[in-house]
Order: sequence, then structure tokens, then C-alpha cells
Amino acid sequence: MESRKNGHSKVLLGHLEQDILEALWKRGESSGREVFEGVSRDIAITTVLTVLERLVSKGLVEKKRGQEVNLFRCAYTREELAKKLSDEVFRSILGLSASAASAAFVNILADINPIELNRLESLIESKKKELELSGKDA
Amino acid sequence: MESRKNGHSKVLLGHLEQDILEALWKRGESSGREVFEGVSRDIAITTVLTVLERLVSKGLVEKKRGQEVNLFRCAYTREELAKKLSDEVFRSILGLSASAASAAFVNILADINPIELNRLESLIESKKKELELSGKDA
DNA sequence: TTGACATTCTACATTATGTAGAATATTATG
DNA sequence: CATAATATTCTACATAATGTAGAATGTCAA
Repeated sequence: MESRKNGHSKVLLGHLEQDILEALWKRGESSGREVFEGVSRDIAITTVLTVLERLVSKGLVEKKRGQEVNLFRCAYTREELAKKLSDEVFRSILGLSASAASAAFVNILADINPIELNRLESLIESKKKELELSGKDA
Repeated sequence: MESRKNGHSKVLLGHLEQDILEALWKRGESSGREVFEGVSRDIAITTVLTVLERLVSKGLVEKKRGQEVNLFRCAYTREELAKKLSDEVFRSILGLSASAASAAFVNILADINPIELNRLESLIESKKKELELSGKDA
């Protein structure tokens, strides 16, 4: 439903950027050509190389010289990247309305991965204990 | 720390857009000039008018003819907007790593508004019950 | 050495956002 | 009513992010 601006709908990273990271996570360290094949899109290989290069600039991908070709690999695991990207976005939305954001978060999590609801609950418990400790002398 | 691209650091809406929405939420229905004053920035009033107009295009602000001037107001409450904006972003990050995203969410919520942790917990409980019901015949 | 492939450079298109002057419309008032 | 003061709309530019890829150049193996 969400009225996407136009063609795009990127959120945190561009679509191609995401696909490239996905390919790298799946295949592990790979050459440019392998990444190109991994994303399997009808685009020129130079396009992939260019974006790969940009990801390197952003520090999201690491490049090193292999024997015959350059090799690329993600600088972060999915988890690490999720954490990195979360910060700004969560802060922004939670700042708008913590309650609404929380509700939305739970709804979406339930939709995507309901099992995680339990883990989320545990996380909250832990965090609460943590806060009690740090705040007990107030 | 987050290496901001350049000058910008927008997430979901531009800075000026956010400021304008804030001004509208604070003041309620307002004229263009009032919004301009509300955002109190050293920019031309037409800049505010332009962005206001764009927000109208995006459906985030409503415009109507007042007696002597046009009046603008937010089409959504903070809560509604937070919900609207959450969807895509949360889905994207949760899709990357539900566990990492959950952890980040809890950390940031605890930082911004710890009291909400309790509410979040309740939300999870409710959601879990809800899921049990819908899934009990599986 | 030379052809195939890899890498880098350069460049363009599109979209989003911030910015605002010019042009036009409207209103209040002398 | 004429007109100055405002308000509104139009048009336009700048910058950044992203996708896109051809041209130029580099490298390696047969």
C-alpha cells in the first residue's frame, strides 16, 4: 500500500547495494564477477563493480587483492549491519512516538518472525534489570 | 559516531520537513507564515512554503483555504506518522536480522524512554495471545 | 605478444531535498 | 477604487545518493 515515491523504495541502502551485500553474505569472499553473477540482474558487470566500490568507500565491504583478481567481502555480518543501521532509524522513529513505534515493531516482528517475540521479551527483562542496577542509588 | 554521508543525515523525512511537521503539531492548523515563524530558521519563507506544498503532495499535510490565507495542518498525528513510517523501515531491518534489530530496538528504547519498556512488554504479551488464538487450529 | 578478462575512470540519469527569486494573485486600506 | 503589502504559485538551481554503464587502462596467461 505504502505510496512509494516513484520507482524506488529504498530505506537504508539502495536495492542494488542490498542485493550485493546479500550475495556476499551468501557466497562469502568473492570476486567482482562472482558478485555480479550472484546478484543475477540484467545489468552490466561494471555497474556491480561500481556499487561494490561505493560500498567499500562506505566501509560496508572490504576489498583485497587476490591472486588474480580482487576479492570482496562484507565488513559486517547481517547482525552487525542491522545493529549499525538500526540506531539512527530507531532513534528517529522512537523519538516521534515511542508507543506507536513499539506497537508497530511488535506487529511487524510478529508478522516476520513470531518466535522472536519471546526473545524480545527476554531482552526487555534483561534490560530492565540492567536499568534497576544502574539506577538503584538514585 | 555514525559516519554521516555529508551534511545531511535524514532518515525518513528531510530535516526541514520534520521541523515543519513539528511546528504544525505544536501550533495546530497554521498559515504558511506561522509555520515559517514556527520553524525559526534563517531561510526564506518561500522555502517553507515550497516544502509545505511538497508535504501536501505526499499526503502528510492538508491545506485548506482560510478566510484570508491558506491554512495547513498535519494529516497525521505523531503516532499515526510513526506507524506509517515504521512499517517499511522496521520490515527492512527486521528482515536483515530480527534478533539484532530487536536488541537494538530495546537498547534505544531504554535509552530514550525506559518506561516504555513495560508497555512494550505488554504489547508482546497481547500479541502472543493474539497469535495463539489465530493459530490454535493449526 | 596479444587477446581475454579485470579494474578503474568518467559520466549520465533520476529522485529527494533544500533553497529561493520571479511572477502572479489577493487583500486591506488610504 | 487604486495600490501598497502580503500571500501564493512557478520556476529553477544546487547537492547528494543511487543506479547505470561505456571508455580507458591494466594484467595475465597462453
